[in-house]
Amino acid sequence: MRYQKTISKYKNDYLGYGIWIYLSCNGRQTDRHFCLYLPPEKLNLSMSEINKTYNPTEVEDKWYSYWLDHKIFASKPSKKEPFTIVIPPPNVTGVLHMGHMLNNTIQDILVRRARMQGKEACWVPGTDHASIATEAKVVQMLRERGIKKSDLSREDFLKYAWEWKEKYGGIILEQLKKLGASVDWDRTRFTMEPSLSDAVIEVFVRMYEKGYIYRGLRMVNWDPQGKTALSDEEVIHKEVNSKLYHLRYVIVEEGKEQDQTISANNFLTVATTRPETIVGDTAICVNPKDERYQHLKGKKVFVPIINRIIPVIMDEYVDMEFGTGCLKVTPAHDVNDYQLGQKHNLPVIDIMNDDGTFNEHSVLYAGKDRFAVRKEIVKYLEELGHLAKTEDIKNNVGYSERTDAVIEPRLSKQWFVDMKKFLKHNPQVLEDVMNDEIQLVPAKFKNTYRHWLENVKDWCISRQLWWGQRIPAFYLPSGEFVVAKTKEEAIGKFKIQNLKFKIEEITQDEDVLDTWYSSWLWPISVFDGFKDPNNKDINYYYPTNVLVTAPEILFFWVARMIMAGYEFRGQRPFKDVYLTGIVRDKQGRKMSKSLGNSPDPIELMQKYSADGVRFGMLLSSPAGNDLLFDEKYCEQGRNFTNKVWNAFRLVKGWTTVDAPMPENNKVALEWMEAKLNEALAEAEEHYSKFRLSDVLMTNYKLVWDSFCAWYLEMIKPGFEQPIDKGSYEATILIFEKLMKIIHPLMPFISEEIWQDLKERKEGESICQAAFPETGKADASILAAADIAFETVAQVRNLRSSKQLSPKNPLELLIKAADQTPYKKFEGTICKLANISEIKFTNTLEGAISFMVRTDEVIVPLEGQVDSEKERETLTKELEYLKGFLISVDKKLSNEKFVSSAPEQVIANERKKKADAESKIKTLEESLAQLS
RNA sequence: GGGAGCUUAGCUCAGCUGGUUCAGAGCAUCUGCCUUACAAGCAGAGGGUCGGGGGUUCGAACCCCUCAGCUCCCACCA
Repeated sequence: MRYQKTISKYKNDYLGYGIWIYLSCNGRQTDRHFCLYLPPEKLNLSMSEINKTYNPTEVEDKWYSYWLDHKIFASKPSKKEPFTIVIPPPNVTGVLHMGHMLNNTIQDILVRRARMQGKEACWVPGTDHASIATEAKVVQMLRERGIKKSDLSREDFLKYAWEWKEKYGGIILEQLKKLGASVDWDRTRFTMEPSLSDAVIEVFVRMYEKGYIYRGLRMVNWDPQGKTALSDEEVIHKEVNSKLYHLRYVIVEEGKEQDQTISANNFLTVATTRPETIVGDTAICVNPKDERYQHLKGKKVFVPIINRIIPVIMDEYVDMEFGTGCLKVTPAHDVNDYQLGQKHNLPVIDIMNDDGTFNEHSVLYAGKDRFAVRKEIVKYLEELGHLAKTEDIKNNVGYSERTDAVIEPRLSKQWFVDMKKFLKHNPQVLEDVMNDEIQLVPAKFKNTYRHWLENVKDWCISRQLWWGQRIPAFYLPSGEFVVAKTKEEAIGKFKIQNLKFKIEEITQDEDVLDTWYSSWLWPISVFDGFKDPNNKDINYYYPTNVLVTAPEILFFWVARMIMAGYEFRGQRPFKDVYLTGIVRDKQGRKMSKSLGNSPDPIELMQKYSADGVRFGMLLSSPAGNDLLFDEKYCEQGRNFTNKVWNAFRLVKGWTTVDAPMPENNKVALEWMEAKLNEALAEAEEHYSKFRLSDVLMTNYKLVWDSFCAWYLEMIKPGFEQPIDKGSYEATILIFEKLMKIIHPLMPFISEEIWQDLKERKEGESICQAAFPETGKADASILAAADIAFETVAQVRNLRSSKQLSPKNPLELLIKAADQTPYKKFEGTICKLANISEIKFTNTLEGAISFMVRTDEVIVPLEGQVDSEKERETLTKELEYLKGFLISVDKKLSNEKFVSSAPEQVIANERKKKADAESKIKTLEESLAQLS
């Protein structure tokens, strides 16, 4: 057990000044143990007493309120270049899950970076009214209160729904604050707020007038639980184990229309997965080419149990290979059967109610649920001898995306968008994605997008719900209807048509519109582009820059926003679409409530800090792939914040002195600048390709390796020694730059440190500081440093393998073709490898040596050399090099290689050869020395 | 049934137009260290026939063929 006490300076608006004392055990912080409040004048802690570990909780709350107080995220049209993102509006019913975390972290990074790059960054937040999901929640709430939806009027229900929304809706927006989301809260929108609803209604009317919308009786996907129609996209097909029932239908013999007893040969067998629908059968269909069933032509059969007589029809649609080759036709309950029915003029018998129970058409089974009926009917059929056999098969069953109920194909009157017509008038919807006018990232989704558009079916937009925008269609008792924004307008339209009616007889359509019918307008409607199509905001912010969303809603939402963009603004809605991966657990399973494998993001942030979790999300998120999330990544993020924090402690703890900058520090600084520029350029490249995990890694290494491990070690003064002012100030500047670089990724700690690096004015924030410009990285100093660092590493390695204490200084003898790198970094090498002196030589003496590239470095160590062992290692390396040389020689003596390979490659091979030869020579000399 | 993609170190992944910034990164592992910024750390080290097989080429992780395994999207076969 290892206990540790740490102290942190503390200041906030409620408690004033004070210190916290923390206790930790084995490196893990236990509870905040004790706190003490002191007036400012008594608070005289030096920086060395700054908390040893970074304490994110208070820091994060403090800065988020600071940002809000100073309206840092607010945006107005300006002279700057706009950078706009509209948030994919989460459901009002939603709570933050890992998918949101990923999504919003990415958006925040892009927005924060743009803001620092001097753009007018605007990130618009909001929520979606989520018709089905919300209505389900409200119904459930009512049920808990003992109220049935069916007992309420539409108005009363909506009252409850709004009440629910005000009370519980939008929790998710509050949660986004914890993450640090830099959204402009003043612009928060809701898809069902009045002005957005108006836009929806207006768009509906406009589209109806253009002929893009029609009303019709169609086979739709019916959700018996939500009791509403759904669009094709809301149906999820899953492969399930089912049973294929072989049912016998008795053939009607002439003159024996009453006799339906089964005998040896008087029946045909139909294979079906849905035996319960036999009540709705209106024909049996076989393939006209089917040899087996030629005798059935013109015959009729009895439907088992109910004994209704139905015809046998012939149609090539039937697959002779499947089942028995006989198909039962139930036009009211199957899409294909419906089409067959139309073709052959079959009656349509609807046997089900809207909740999936059977209706009076099915006599015995009326009022019972479809799955219960299936069980019962199979049993009964078996008893009657109609069940020939049962097979196990796998088939696809459609489920409701929202309620997970099995979808029932159902014939009903609904409203549709004529997609073919719409797209014909908006060819850019496809074209501009294919030619990257709108860029999908990753590009593999272009194909998927094209395929969807080319095969798209009409979009069913009416829902049998109350929560949503009510369809603006008005009916007369006679069935005549008009589409109009208001009842008054409707009356006018009826009048124009010279229809006779009483005003009180006019009724409005009971249905509401699909939620996506409002979200597809989002990038336009959040800027009031419908209410006021020429307003400053829409003209300035639209088209937006990036859309960050999950690939799951590519069709639901992204494609339709593109459609709306071109139709209603004549312009794409966004430039880039970054489709994130799906967050999975480390076993690769999708995170879900039912599996319980999804961590609570809020708890995660409490444990690892928001910055840490953001780091973790990105780290496990390779560009364009799903991410296998593991808390360990957040831990790594937390460790990183701690590293940064401690670098800050070090630097802030230095005292300065007026003295010239040591040569060593000058070189360190020069190198650090180069390294920084190199990393900036690299990160910029990654940013441009939305490879944020690579951005993160580049910056992580820049801070941890380059800055902390090398630079700070290079310039660090001895214990309690002051540092020269020049070095100190330069280091503060670099630190500041680093904080800016990591700020989009880790906004809180970067702000906390940035604020303390220098005096800042009230209201100033790193959020608005200028992002560092990428300068030129001096390649020569980077190369020289690599050699120097390699030397340092080799010496350390030597110490480690020879068990030499790092505290005893060593001497180095270097035989190098080019001495500049060693000379330039002499101070660094001496300091970091604890070298007393570096001498350059041409002769080889001394026993222990190693190679840095082609240079030989000798460490004179009398009396400590095991020459036997030395010989062994040298011989081993020599052997390897000789083998290597042979292979290179072979290549170079291959005429075909020399004649066909590009010059550059051959030159490289030649260099390899020369290097190997020189190394071999050195090694051989060393070996000779040993003996 | 159609389409897209994946398989590289123990894990998660990079690897551009075939050629030394081509076998890499981070984490994990192992060995030393409680060295006055940081044990949530420091220093060092060891890990790979690039899924299998075949081909093209002077040269293949990369191109072609083939086999195997995995993932996703789309689709009305009862």
